[in-house]
Amino acid sequence: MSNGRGGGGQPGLIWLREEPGARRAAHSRAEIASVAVAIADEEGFDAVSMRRVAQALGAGTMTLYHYVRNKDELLTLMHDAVMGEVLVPEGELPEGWRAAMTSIALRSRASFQRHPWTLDRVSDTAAGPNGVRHFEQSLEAMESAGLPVEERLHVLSLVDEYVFGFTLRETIDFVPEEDGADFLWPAETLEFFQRELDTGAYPHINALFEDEEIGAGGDANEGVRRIVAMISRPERFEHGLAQLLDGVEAGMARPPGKRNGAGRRAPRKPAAAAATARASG
Amino acid sequence: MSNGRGGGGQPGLIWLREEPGARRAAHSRAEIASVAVAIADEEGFDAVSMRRVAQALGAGTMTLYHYVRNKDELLTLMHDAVMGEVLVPEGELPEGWRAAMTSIALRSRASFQRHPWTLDRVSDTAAGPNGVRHFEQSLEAMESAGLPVEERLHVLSLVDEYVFGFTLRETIDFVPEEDGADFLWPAETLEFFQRELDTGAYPHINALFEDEEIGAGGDANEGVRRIVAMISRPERFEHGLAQLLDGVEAGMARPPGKRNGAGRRAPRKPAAAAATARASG
DNA sequence: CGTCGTTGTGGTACAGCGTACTACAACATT
DNA sequence: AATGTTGTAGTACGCTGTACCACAACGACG
Repeated sequence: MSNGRGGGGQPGLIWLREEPGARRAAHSRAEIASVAVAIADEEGFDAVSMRRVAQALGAGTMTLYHYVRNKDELLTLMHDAVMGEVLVPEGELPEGWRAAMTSIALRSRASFQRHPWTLDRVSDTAAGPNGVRHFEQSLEAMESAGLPVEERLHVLSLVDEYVFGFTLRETIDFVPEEDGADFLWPAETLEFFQRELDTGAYPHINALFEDEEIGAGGDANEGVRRIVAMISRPERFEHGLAQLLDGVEAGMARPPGKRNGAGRRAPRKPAAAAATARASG
Repeated sequence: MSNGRGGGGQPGLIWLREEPGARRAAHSRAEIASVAVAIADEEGFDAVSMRRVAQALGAGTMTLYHYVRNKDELLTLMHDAVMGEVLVPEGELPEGWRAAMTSIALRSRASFQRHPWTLDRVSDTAAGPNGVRHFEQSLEAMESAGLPVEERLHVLSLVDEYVFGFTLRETIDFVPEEDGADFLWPAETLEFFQRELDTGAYPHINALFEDEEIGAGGDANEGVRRIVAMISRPERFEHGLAQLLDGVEAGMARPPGKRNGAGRRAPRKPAAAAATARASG
């Protein structure tokens, strides 16, 4: 049962089905999403269960199933709620594609940091209305770049991907302590790292520790802290984004029209590796 | 019970505890990880349960708990197994930092595509031995760039983040059909998109459809397919990476030493947004 | 060789999960 | 007032991770 789409009943995709309660309703999808987001923010993503959300709403568990077909749809609702925060408010999008894209990127990052669980479980993340709005806004931002469609779509996706990747790695690997520039790595992780290094199998990492900026006078724990601190500097986000956009901009300046597939101007081409990636030909 | 690290018992981090079975053993962590990875590959990530893995090993469920403290540790094992595939084999790392980093990136992408579940559930992804090796290899790749430590670490992380973000978005949003250049989006998603567009609230997306490369003679479904096809072109990965590295390279050429925080040469600075991101600073 | 301690194995049991099924209450319409 | 529709939920089932416990297999030692 519960056929995907053919059966003649209502469609499976939540955005295509009207909200129940058009006539009488105690709750709404927006309210449910908001409550679920709050639970995820405060108690972690794993705390979001149908029972827990229902309880927070003051409703019976099964009542949720009249607003949502299953838990995946609740997650979709939650995700789209976050995408709503990603949108730059009307009229606040800067002029010039670079500034506009940067503004969108910074806002996205801030949203994902506010709701780190967004990146935790990331599959079943079908785009909803706010996702479409984000796409629209990115297109608007890219308008002044004067690029052909394909390149415009490429750059816009690139920024999304950069933001995603950066924020994801960041929320996983480095948890900045709240008080100042201190970083929280479990003592055991540090010990593991230290022990691994002591095997001597990592010459380049060990060389790092002899650098004047890292050395820390033989205190390896302190050295690790400094490395982690460098990698998790918040400015890295804007710096990397600027570099990415520099590269995009440089490519714009060179050939007039006609974009030309990948690796066009890679100075040394990694031929074998490229073949690997193009698996299906 | 099961205190994090202080209690005086064995340490909590799996990499610090010796494998059981130093004297007698029926299985090994490597075998368990491999079996679990196979299950995830073939039956999806959700199929990986303690019972299922034990069954595949021909062991009792609880036996697993002598190799692993809990399911999170099993996931850690699986993740590190994938990180093993990310490593470029000894001696195959190309010369020159650009080619070397590109090679690592392509290999990473291939690994993540082989095991898409890696990106599915991405929290509880503590770095293991192969993660450290990957770090070592990235440092090796960056050696010839002649950058100061911090910038070297920055670029190396940047590539990781790009690969992560790109591959993640790709495996989520666009599922390339196996036969040729066809793309699989649920019909309902297309319908939702269409209906959303019909509201007229998306002028820039609608303008896309009037482009000569997208238009498709009024067939909006076909238009969407063409847009999705453009965004999910596999060459985009190398193209974007090349652009990112172009930006990095351009920055290397300009000032001699002394990197200088973020947004150094952004032509138009998004001041308000930058303040948002630097929340605690 | 028998005994003991250690270590690997795994059955049982429990709390919690998503959700199918079902009954029922509340209201709009006739 | 009767009927149909729609929103609300209780109960129950199969699944999950895993705490607890019993036990088997082996190395070392008397």
